[in-house]
Formats: sequence, structure tokens, C-alpha cells
Amino acid sequence: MDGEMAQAPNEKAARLIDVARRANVSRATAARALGGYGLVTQSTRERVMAAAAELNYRVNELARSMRSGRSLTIGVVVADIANSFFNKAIRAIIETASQAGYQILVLNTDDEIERERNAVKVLIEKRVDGLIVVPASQGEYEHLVVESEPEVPVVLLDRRVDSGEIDFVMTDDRAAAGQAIRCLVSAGHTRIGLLVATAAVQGYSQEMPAAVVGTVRDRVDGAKAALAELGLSARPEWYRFSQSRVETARKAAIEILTSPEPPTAILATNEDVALGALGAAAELGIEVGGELSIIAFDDAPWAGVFRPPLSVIRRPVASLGAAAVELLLRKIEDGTYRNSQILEAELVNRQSVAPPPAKR
Amino acid sequence: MDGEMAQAPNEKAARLIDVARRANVSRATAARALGGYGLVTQSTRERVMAAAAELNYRVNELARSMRSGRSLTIGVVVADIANSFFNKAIRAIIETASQAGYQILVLNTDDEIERERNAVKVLIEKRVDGLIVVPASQGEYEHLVVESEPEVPVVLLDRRVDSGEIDFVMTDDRAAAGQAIRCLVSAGHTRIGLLVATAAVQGYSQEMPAAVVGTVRDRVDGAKAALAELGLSARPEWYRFSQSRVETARKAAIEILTSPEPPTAILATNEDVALGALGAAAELGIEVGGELSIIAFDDAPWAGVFRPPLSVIRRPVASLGAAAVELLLRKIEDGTYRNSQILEAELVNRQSVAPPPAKR
DNA sequence: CTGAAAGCGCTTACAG
DNA sequence: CTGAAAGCGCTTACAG
Repeated sequence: MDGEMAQAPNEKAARLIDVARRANVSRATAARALGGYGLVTQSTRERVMAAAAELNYRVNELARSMRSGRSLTIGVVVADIANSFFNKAIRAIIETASQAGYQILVLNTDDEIERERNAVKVLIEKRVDGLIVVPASQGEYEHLVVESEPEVPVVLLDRRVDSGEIDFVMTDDRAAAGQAIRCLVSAGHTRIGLLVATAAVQGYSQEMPAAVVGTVRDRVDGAKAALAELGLSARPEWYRFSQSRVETARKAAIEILTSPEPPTAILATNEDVALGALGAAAELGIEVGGELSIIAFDDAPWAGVFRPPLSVIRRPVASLGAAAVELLLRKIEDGTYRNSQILEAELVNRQSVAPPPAKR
Repeated sequence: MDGEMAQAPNEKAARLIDVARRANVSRATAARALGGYGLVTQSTRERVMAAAAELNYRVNELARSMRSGRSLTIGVVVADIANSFFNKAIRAIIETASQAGYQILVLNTDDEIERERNAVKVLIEKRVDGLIVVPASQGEYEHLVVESEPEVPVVLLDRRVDSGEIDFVMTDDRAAAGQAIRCLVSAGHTRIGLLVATAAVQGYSQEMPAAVVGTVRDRVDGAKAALAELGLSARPEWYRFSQSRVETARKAAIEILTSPEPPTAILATNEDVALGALGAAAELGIEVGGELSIIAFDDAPWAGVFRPPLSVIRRPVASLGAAAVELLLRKIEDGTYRNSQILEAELVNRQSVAPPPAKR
């Protein structure tokens, strides 16, 4: 009768019971027809569907979640959503999760442990079914093991913590750093600097900060080990640990490049510090891919277009995001399921690596 | 008594009633003490707080939301979360919203209207308190006016639609494009091409697709109007409308640059197509900031470090995101509040603009 | 195959 | 200042 009016504005949103009444069934039956579970006759289902359409019914997921105990929501806690590596990962996470019917609640921490703790707390209160976290600290992870029943499964992305209890999905950055060093050395370099991005320092420093995250440590250790294997070592003056900001990294790189006997090659551990190194070279009039060789972690969108095209370590970021979701979903199904993953990275040697200048 | 045991794993999560019992008060009183509203004596509050801490109580926001009718969640529907403009905007949105106690549910549409419709539907079902949308289409917006009571306010980001009913926060792209053209013309250019990013086309085309979004149209119209004002016109061969992918845009740019009488300058309407133009120039051995001048929309992180440093139109992306949230929050408070905003963009002329080559 | 009832965990009037 | 009761909108056993 008022079928024509059903979508008029300013009507109270229809509830399940409104649909049920219009279809002349009980709420239970209406729920079954709409939810596609349990048994309903074809004709009942059609009647309910029609009623729902006429009333423009939208299920209240809040109510559904409360009753069913599953929110179909995953919380993502990330260091910096504006970083190109993380945002490609998030894109893959959103994609993979939504295919499975899950939505994503994203929080940013800027790698601050306090904000991470708070983010986890908020997400637990929102009753997410699981958590994907890029942890800010390797040692402080108590907030990540969520004790209550039902347990909230956690998967770490890109980094691990000092607990065997929490699964992670990351790349083999130790091996990747080694690959980069070997590439540089076989091009003839013996003086190789390291520009390392880390949230564990204000500004930048020459010493590795103690609180550095595992992934950062892997990259540094991997580089050092490869160097040692090749009979090389690195001077402290060639190292800088900088926060992940282009401007800060630029200053740090300038120090490296103006040291008495500067390196002829630099390994930069992420997009921001790579940009800093490139900026420093430009400012000092040093030709990249000529006087100075550079390899950077992560194949940022601009890297291949840069002059010279930048040699990079390409990490399988979309696979990493997808794998994190898949692992998390399995853990949501089965609380005892355990399975960390380490994916391989690939060196894409474009044109920012060249033999070192002959002058000595 | 079992205070020490309170955090033991595998206990059922404490509920309000558990806290209430332990503190010897009613649920209502416990809720008031915890929620910080209503009246409670100091000593009662302390007792409740202590009980909550001992039980490691976490409020169930799902239940709270259902009862209170507010989910403290905002839905964000964006074309491409991996685009540097949008992800900086999202960063600002998350920041601003979380300061006000709201969390963000993000969905990606790749500028597909069907996915946008579905995203809005899902978010409504999750009972978000409001929606920030980068709409994929200017004409199809029925799904964005959510009719039921209570109304779900919507703010458009970066784009508007053909409805006066929906508020938006965007930049004055028409003016910005005009500014870019004037900069190019005063450097001496008369042959200026346009490389336009749009989701309204597969691959790329010379004609402007009909379904192009308002922001794209603004940029093209703004450029054309400025050209006309200066007594110049543009040849169709100098125009390409390309989907927002570096590789596609590169091919389109190559066509422009190899046309019989190629332009000496190009205006690129976003990061992806700017990268395409730069890639094309490199491939053709054309020197940017010499033979070819380029201005791009959006100050991507790499733009200032590029060789030559890229001249760009810098849009106030963080302000845009923050403004969208603030507007939305006001609308959530007051359903009748209306207020669109158009922010100004700024031309940052670095070194990719130079006089055209003298040869003719 | 369908329905009546209970209940998820809160908050909101309403009494007192 | 505190408590008993109702209710937000669903789904889940349990009967029939």
C-alpha cells in the first residue's frame, strides 16, 4: 500500500521486525531469509526479500556483530600510512579483506609506542576480529598479546618482536641488504655508506640507537655481514641513523658525503632516506650513477623514472599485505593456527649503480 | 583476592556487570563512573575504577554504540589509497578524527562507481556516523544521499557532484590550472600540451571522455580558459586523457611528444601522469627543464628532489583532510549544518619550467 | 520449515 | 547520588 512511499526521506530506518511484519513472518524467519542461512522455503524467502527491498532495509551490523560475536572488522595499526611501502600494503590488505567480507579500521602511530598501545586498546574495544600491526618496538609488545577470551589474533607486518608467540609476515631484509652490498662491491666499490631510517632517534646520529626495530637491525646486520664476508669493513663516519624524514636524511647524507674520505656508494633503507640521499647529492653537485652509487630499499613509484633510474630492492609489498590478511583470517577461524612467513626481496639494478670514480 | 589472577589468559573478558559486582554497585553506577558522565561520588568512582583495572575491563563499543546510537566511526571511501595525494589526505583525516574520538573505516574504489555504491552500503550497515567520499562520478550520486532517519552526513573530498545537496571540500583547480598556464606562457611557451588523468577512460584517448569528474573538467577548462585569454589555443594532438597509471600515461605522453609539431610544455594533472610524462621525456632523450617544460599537479614527495626539481601545483592536502573531518563532525552534531569549502592551491615553480628551445 | 523467547553488553530515562 | 528496568536490533538455540 505504502510501497511507493517506502523510500521517502525522514522515515525511521526499517528494522528487521518491520520487514518481518510486512512479509508476515517472524523475525527469526526474516533473519534466516535475509542472512541466507538456515532453512526457508523459496516463496517465504522471496516475500521477505521483497519486503526488505520495499522498506529499503539495511541490516544493522552493530546488532548483528554483538549477537554473533564477530564484527567482520580487522584493525590495522601502521607506522606511517603516507609511506609508499605501507600504503601499498594497506591497499592490498583492504582488497584482500573486503573480498572475504571484512572491513578495515586503520590507525597511524608514527612509530610511537604509546600511540600504538592506545590504538590496540581502541580497536579491542571496537571488537575487531583481528589485528595487523606494524610494531613500533621490538621489545615492548605486551599490549599485542591480548589475553581475554575470545582471543584477538594478531599478525605483525614487516617487523617482528622478541616474542615467539606472535606470527609475522615480512621480507628477508638481511639477505636483501647482503645482495645490495654484493652488487655494489662487484661494481668495484669498497667504501660503502649506510643511511638508515629509524624512528628510534630524534634527528639523526652516527651510532645505531639501542631501541631500533628488528627490520632495521636486519638490514644493518645483513649489510655488515656481507661486507665482512668480502673482507671489507665500514667506517662509522659512513653511517647515519636518521628518522624517516626526507629533510633530516638529507642533512645526514650531507655529513656522510662531506666526510674526509667519503664513501662512493650508499645503501638507503627506505624511500624517505633515499630521497634524502638523492637530495644531498644534488645539493653537493655529486652525480648519482657516476661519482656516487645508490641502492634503496623499496621500489617507490618514482624510482624507475628518476634520472638516473634508481636501483632498488623491490619487496613484494602486495603479496605481503595479502599474506598478512590470509594468515589472520585463518587464525580467526582457528585460534591455534600458527604460521609466520618470510618472503624474498629482489634486487632491481637500474642505473644508479656504476663503478666508483677512478680518482683516489 | 584473585586480584593477582585477574589478567590470566583464557578467562572470559570482563563485562560491565562483573566490574559492578566487584565494586558493589549497580551496572548503571559502574557505567557512569567509567563513562565519566552523570553523577558519582569520588569514592564510588575510585572503587569502580579499581575493579575495572583488576578485571582488565574493556568496554564493548559495539554494545555502547548500539545503545547510544553513535558508533564513533567515520567511513572513508577513496579512489586510490596508494596515490600520494589521497594518502596524505587520509593521514590527516585519521589524525583529526582520532583526536575527536572517532576511528576511520577505509574502503578503496579504484574510481569504480559500482564499488563505491557497495562501499557506501557496507559502511551504512556498519552504522558509521558519517561519510567522507571521493566520488567516482559527477552524475551518479543517488547512493550518496542517505535518506533514512537518522541521516548519515556526507562530505565529498577533492571532488563535487551535480547536486547542490552534498557538501564538499576541494581546491580551486580551475584557478590553479590557469596559474600554471600563465607561468608557462610567461616563460615564452605558446605550444602547451595537457596530460590529464581520469578514470573515465580505458588506456588513453585524445578526446575528453564525457563521464569525466568535475575536478578533471575544472583543470582542463581552467587551462583552456587561460590559454584563450592569452590569445593561444591548443591543438587536439597535444591533449591526452589517460587513466591514472604511470605506464599508460607514458605511452600517451610519447604520442604527444612525437606529434608533428610537439608542444614545448606539458601540464600534467596528477602524480601518476607526471611520472608518465617524465618517463616519456627520458625515453625520448628530451631534456626536462630545457627542451621541455613540465608542471604537475600535487607536490609528491619526490618532486622537489627530482632532477630537475619539478615545478608543481601544491594543494593543501593536510588542510583538506582536516577540513573534511571538521565539517563532517559539525554535520554529525547538527544535521542541518551546511558549508562547502574551496581552498587555494599554490604554484611552486622549481626548475622544470624554462624558456622554450629557440629552434623553430 | 517456522516461531516464541532469551540474550549479546551496554546506556537511558525514571524513581527514589 | 544510586538502582531496577527497559530496550538498542539482531541471532541463536529450542520447540513444534
